Amino acid sequence: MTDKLTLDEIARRAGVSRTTASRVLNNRPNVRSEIRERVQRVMAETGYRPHPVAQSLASQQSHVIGLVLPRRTEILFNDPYFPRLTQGIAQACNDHDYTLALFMMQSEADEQKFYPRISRKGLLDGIVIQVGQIGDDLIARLLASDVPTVVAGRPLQHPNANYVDVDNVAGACSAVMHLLHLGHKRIGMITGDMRTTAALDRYTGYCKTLQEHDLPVDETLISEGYFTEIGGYEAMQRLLPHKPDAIFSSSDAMALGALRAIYEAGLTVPKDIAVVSFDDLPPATIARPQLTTIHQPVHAFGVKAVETLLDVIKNGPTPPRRIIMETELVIRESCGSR
Amino acid sequence: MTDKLTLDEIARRAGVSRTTASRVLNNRPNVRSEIRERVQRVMAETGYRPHPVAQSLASQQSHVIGLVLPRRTEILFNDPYFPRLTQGIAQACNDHDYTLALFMMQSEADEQKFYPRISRKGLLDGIVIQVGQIGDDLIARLLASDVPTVVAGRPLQHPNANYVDVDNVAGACSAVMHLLHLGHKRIGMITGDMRTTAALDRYTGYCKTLQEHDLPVDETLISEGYFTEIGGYEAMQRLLPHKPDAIFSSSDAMALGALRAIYEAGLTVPKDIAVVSFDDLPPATIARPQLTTIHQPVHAFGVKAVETLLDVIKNGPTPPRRIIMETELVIRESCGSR
DNA sequence: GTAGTGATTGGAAGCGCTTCCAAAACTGTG
DNA sequence: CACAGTTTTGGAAGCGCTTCCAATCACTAC
Repeated sequence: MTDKLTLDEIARRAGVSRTTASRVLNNRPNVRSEIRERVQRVMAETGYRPHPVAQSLASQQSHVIGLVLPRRTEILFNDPYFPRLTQGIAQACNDHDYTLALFMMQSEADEQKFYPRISRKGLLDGIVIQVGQIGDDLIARLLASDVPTVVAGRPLQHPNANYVDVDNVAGACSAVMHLLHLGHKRIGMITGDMRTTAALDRYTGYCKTLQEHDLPVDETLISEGYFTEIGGYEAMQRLLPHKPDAIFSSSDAMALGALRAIYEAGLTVPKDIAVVSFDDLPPATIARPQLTTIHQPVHAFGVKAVETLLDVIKNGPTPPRRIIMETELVIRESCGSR
Repeated sequence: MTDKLTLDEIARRAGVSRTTASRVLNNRPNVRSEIRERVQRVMAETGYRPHPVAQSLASQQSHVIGLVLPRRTEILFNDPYFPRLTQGIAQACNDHDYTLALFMMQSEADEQKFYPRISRKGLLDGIVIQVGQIGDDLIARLLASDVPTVVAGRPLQHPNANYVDVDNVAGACSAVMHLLHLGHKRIGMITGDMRTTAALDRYTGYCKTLQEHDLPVDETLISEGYFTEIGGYEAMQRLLPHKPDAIFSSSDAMALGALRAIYEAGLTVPKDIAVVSFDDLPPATIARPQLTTIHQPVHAFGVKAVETLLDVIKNGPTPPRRIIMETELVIRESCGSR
């Protein structure tokens, strides 16, 4: 109350040196328990709270990590995926006593402006960066900086970066397999934004599975939906004339759009066209019929990204961490398999 | 490269004092332009980037503001509202050279843990806190702390806090007015979570408008939907037996659920039941029919919250800022008015 | 009783920057 | 050309904490 409440002041009131007060504050050993208690009491009584910035400067670690969403990714914040991911990351930060700083780049200017702040040890102890479009400049520069970085998603052009990803290829495979098992032959695909690795990998899984079953990859049955509802809607409209009997959609949101297009064409799901999508986010259960979809553990994914980052911070960047998380087919109604 | 790149080092290489180097770094006057250029050149050549934490400590301002989402609000992160709000806030932070720290509380423990870090000047220059449920403890404690704070939404129990809100009452009024003009008499309402002021205010606007038109407020035509799609669906199911001819839904997401329930009951919108909702977020245009809804400027709202906060930081907390933003009726298909 | 051990304590030097203040250098005036 | 007034400059004191290191202390073993 009276004086500015610094650690010095606490030390003075407890009749010890600042060093000892610091030890008590940080729960370090080598303090007589009697003294420790006395200092703790003073801290409690005065409502002392250490100055985080001073701690950061002196200890050379900020206990802050940054989540960087590059330009254009931010558009996708409409998709439930990113909010959910952010939640997972925030949760993990809380659990590990880290503060989360959010860098949502909305223009090239933003990237230029923030690069100096974040690419330097000081503000941030580490960075989780979402992969953006292939060839993204920001990610390359961040990886080259001396700040520990983990990429959320597979960075195509930086194979030895630390990254966490879901097994998109395997997920797509099991989606297509499911459709094949149900007897579908003309399986179309609505892809995500093909400038992202997630979209590419799912596409790869789709092609691979068809080929392994001696089915042709028919370009007229593939259309890009850019990961948005409206994109999925338009993609489906393009696909309909080619009479697919099943669709693999690279995201739930796009599947929602596809359903709309299908109904507007007077067809029904799953009777006329079966649909499997990817994500298993809220849209999957809101849709009628409910979507059979590839579940990806978005929340856990965010947690894992943070934990991997903390591991890198603590134990250094070598060897590169590559975490691949499993997906799982969730069967609901949109395939008519039950 | 060679030595640790501090301001001292820059000063040494440029042959000036650290004070002068600091002045150049911060674009302050009283430096001969010749010297200024020399220092700038050295900074550019060496790729010098100041240590943000050291700057914070010395200048007593961090250029970081916190966005606090209290417990339970975080659940609503599924609704497109919060991601969009976050985007607006992030944008404004970027534009004003502030870093955004995100505190998404997911448990009481989180709140306890972070309170000391954020309620103290140091880490954060200011806080934008989303109103949570009425009676929320955290918001009260934050308002009592010495950190400049702006509330997003009207904090019922803290009328003289700084806050930014949309005019929920007026918005609800114009929604109901629209339905009245179209000749509807049995106008039902799906409310949001009634422990929030947004839900209460919209409910108030609904009641007020009915009363002003000498219509009864019929409890059987009102049901709580908790701001979720599924909540809206269930609320609508409860309402259907009482034969409303129109529905005012307190959010787009709930309207989506309501539409589902209406269709499942074999009725159509707008023929059998007209629907007006609130938000004008992506679900409004995805829905079939597209939703007539009260547009609220979510993005601008986030921007305004930040700008108000910066104003408070700069000019002090008095007088209390109370910003109310306007809403607007957007007519689409779900009322059949065209 | 004394040397040796390990646990405790505090002095002091930072961490990398801002900013107050006094000194130095320059400007223009009579 | 001296003097008051204005810029420009740098020395030094912080900002509030951590941490190295040397000093002190309490014991044990001989």
